[in-house]
Amino acid sequence: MVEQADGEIPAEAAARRPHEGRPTIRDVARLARVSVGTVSKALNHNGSLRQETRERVISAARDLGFRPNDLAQSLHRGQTFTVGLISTDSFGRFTIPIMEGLEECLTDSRISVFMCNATDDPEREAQHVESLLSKRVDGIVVTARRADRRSQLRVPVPGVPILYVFSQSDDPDACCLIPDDEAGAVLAVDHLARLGRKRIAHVTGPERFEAVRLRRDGYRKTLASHGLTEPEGFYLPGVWSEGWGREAVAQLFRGRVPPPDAISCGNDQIARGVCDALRERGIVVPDAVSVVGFDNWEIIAEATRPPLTTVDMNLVELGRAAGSHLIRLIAGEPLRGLRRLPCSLVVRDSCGARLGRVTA
Amino acid sequence: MVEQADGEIPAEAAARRPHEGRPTIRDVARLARVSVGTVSKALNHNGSLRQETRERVISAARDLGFRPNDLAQSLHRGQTFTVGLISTDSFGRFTIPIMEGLEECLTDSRISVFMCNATDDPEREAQHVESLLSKRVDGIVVTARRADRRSQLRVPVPGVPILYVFSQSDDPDACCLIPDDEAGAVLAVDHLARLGRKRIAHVTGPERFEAVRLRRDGYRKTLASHGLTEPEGFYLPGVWSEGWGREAVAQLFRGRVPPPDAISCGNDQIARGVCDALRERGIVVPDAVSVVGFDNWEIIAEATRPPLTTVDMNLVELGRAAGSHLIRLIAGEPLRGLRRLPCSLVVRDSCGARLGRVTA
DNA sequence: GTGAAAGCGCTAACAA
DNA sequence: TTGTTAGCGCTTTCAC
Repeated sequence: MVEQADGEIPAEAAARRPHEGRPTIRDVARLARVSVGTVSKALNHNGSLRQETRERVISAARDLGFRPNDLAQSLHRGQTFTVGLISTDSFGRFTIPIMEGLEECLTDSRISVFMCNATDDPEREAQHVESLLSKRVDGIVVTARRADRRSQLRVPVPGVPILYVFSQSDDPDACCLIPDDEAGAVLAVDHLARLGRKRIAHVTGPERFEAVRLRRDGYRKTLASHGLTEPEGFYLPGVWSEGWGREAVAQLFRGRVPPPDAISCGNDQIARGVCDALRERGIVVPDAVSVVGFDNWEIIAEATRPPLTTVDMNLVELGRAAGSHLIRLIAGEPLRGLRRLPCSLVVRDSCGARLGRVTA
Repeated sequence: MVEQADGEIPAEAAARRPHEGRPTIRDVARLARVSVGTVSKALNHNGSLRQETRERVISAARDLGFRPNDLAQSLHRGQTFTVGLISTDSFGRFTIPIMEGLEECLTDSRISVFMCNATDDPEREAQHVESLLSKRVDGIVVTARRADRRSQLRVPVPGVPILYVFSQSDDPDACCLIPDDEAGAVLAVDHLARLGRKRIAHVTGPERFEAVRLRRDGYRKTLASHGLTEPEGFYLPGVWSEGWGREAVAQLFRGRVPPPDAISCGNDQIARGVCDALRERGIVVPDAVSVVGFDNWEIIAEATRPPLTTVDMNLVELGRAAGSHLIRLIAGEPLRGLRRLPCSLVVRDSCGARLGRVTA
């Protein structure tokens, strides 16, 4: 259903060079009747110049629509003000907000981002690294799937700053930024405990995820810190799905032991399944059972009945932090090691209290 | 919860120039005992050279870990093999798969992508365009929110190829790529009609979206082509939410007229709400009522009970098409006008038939 | 305060 | 077949 045909394709469709003939610093110099050195000074606000000369140059540059050629500048300076973003995972739901924060932060520092996707293809990753090195990027950010500690990015040029976000390298000296999963779980369970809940269950994802193990630790430590015990069978690792949430409710309410009065879930999908299953059993959320999710994935959290109180990993903020870390790395600061950034609790209606947003 | 402190920050954290001192073509020439011109020839496989010389150069380059400096190459050639991707909307659920396809296609052609996000901020957009022009990109891709025809991207340099994806410019000559919404709706409704459904309703989003109007047209035309009528009150524009889907079911089953035996929904969220509401009324999907969604947003479509049969806009493919269109534009082909790409129907369980994937 | 010129790393035209 | 050299557009000494 093409609404307009293309024009005829000329036999000799010459590759365009859209920037050919664009005004250079020489053109500006000529028009302003000064030397190129003077133009450079005037435009970069360094060196001393007569006010009149400076203005003449500036207006000449404006008249010509002059834009300095970053390629030439970078070639000279040895710095490009560009960085690469390599995503080992494809651009997923977690990477997006991170990219957004990262891009925002870097743009503020006039740094451009090359976007590279290497979905689990080491060859493509290597190809991207090569390309970035040829483009002389000032640094590289790596985002990956969370599950596993990825092997170090192979960068065959020493000294190029590398930052891992939402991902860890097996090199202990690498600079890595990830959310503080344990503290996030503490936030959630603590919220439930403060609400007076005593029998708190934890329904979560597969234990091969480090995040699952850390959140479980947070769950247990918080129970302990409130003097609560973990009833037998109340810690339920499984899979990341609504179906598992519903299944877990069936298990928890089988009736052999008193059921939970609160359920902390490993993610929002599980929490949604939990809420649906509870409602279908006639158990009122949050009156009879409080439910808290993890991720604050709005499409899920807000559509759940009732809307989910859930832990937000502040991924946009994580992205911004990544940006500023990278900038410091580029500036020569020797940042290294793993760093965990705080989560927040977003309070909606699934726990029975409105407290606003809580940050660790 | 920092797991490792940073090293001390040296008072003079010198900005790194990680590429300083990297081998240049001169170094290769020196090592291979030839001239730079010869090295260039050898490495770029043009001109004629003695086999032995060529090999000597190549191995010298490898020994030194030589990577040609793209900045210098581009400066010379007037082409950078980079393009900009400007997202007017932030990186959303629709833009992601598009970016993925685009990046994939361009990477295959050794083109790098600058990622720019200008969430509805014209000033930031202008700033990004300036930056891209300074970087001498070979072309620019614009993705935007769907709702409205966006105003033309202001690019103050003539001749830079611009392509709009999942977005339209108000310039009728601009090259735009978007999904064929009408044909997508036809696919959905036709599927229902072929299943023998006679009373087909359409529950959809706000009419200010062109997509809503186009899908409505597809719905109506398909009814007509099957000799079906549109019962009074069976076309229900509203909002893009599960809540609206549930509400619409309440309206459709108020009992004044015979209810629908099929519901075509404007997106998957609505469809999910519809399915939930039907189930809660004891109406079995798909036995009593068939439901079809739109978007194939897997997190919704697969979690719905039953999993949704839904229209897929093939956004990754759209992204790839964008890449190849941009390449042709850069090559000088005068592509212009709006072009709509086909949708597919992904068959799951919500209609009562398994046919596999259907493409328009 | 301003101009001249070297050089960033590479390509391509021309010479040898 | 190989070497020499003039740029690409800019910054930055160093003279004047």
